[in-house]
Amino acid sequence: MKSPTHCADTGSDYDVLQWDTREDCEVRQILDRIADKWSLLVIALLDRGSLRFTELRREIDGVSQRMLTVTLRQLERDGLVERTVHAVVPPRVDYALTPLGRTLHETVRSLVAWTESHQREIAAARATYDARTG
Amino acid sequence: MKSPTHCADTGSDYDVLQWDTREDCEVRQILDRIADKWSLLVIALLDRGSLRFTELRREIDGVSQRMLTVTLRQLERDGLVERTVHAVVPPRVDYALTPLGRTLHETVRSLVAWTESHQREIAAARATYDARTG
DNA sequence: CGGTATCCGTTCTGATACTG
DNA sequence: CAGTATCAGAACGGATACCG
Repeated sequence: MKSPTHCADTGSDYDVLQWDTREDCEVRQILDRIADKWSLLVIALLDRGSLRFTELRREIDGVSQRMLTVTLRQLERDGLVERTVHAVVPPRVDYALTPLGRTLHETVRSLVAWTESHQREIAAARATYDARTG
Repeated sequence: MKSPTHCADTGSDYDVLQWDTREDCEVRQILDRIADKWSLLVIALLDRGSLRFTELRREIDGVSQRMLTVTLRQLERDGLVERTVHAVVPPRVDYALTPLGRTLHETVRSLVAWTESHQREIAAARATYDARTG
């Protein structure tokens, strides 16, 4: 049996604590998707309401058309984002969080909030480290 | 002025809500580091206590020596992980979360918890998507 | 044991061009 | 507007060899 699972049955002590670090574990794969550079930002932005492709692109500085498309497709595939195509000219496509996606938002929000509130400490730590190591 | 900042002063409506999507933003850089594939797992494991290099490597299935070293160095640089070298033969190096690292753990934990509790829904969404798109 | 240094394939990503 | 297709360069990541 090689298919990805939650694999909470490896016998390791740590699995008791619900963590799973196994490579073929589905949780780890999903984690990688969500904790993605662009995914995080897209989820963050969409929580305030649906946005069009171009609006997302404008808000997320530095994202290429290609990567935004790829990211949105992945999030759509995972059931986190809903894509709505309006049959008008010019085309209009709206992206919004699904109910499942909204349940994720709070967690994502807290991760970003942590980063915002601790960025000074991290910057200081980096400066110290860099000075120490040359 | 091109140095990374929190950049909460761009004038965009979204900045009012504290989100920052600008490429040169320090928050985004830190976010990328933390939301890293291996970093997440290391932080998770270390919350239960300090571990040696080899112990971490054994716990995290699939991580190469190189990537574990790189990850640990980054976390150390960011002040999230503390590295303790014991002057013994054979060498012994312990890794532990710093107080700052521990403040992050709860957030990381909730992210993994979300993934664990919603993996079935995501798997189902993927199956639906894949079936629909062929 | 706990690394560092190097090589090298793969994957990611952005730029560009084109389309309904 | 909202993509798709293609391509080349950069970054990532693993395998291997070697060291204090």
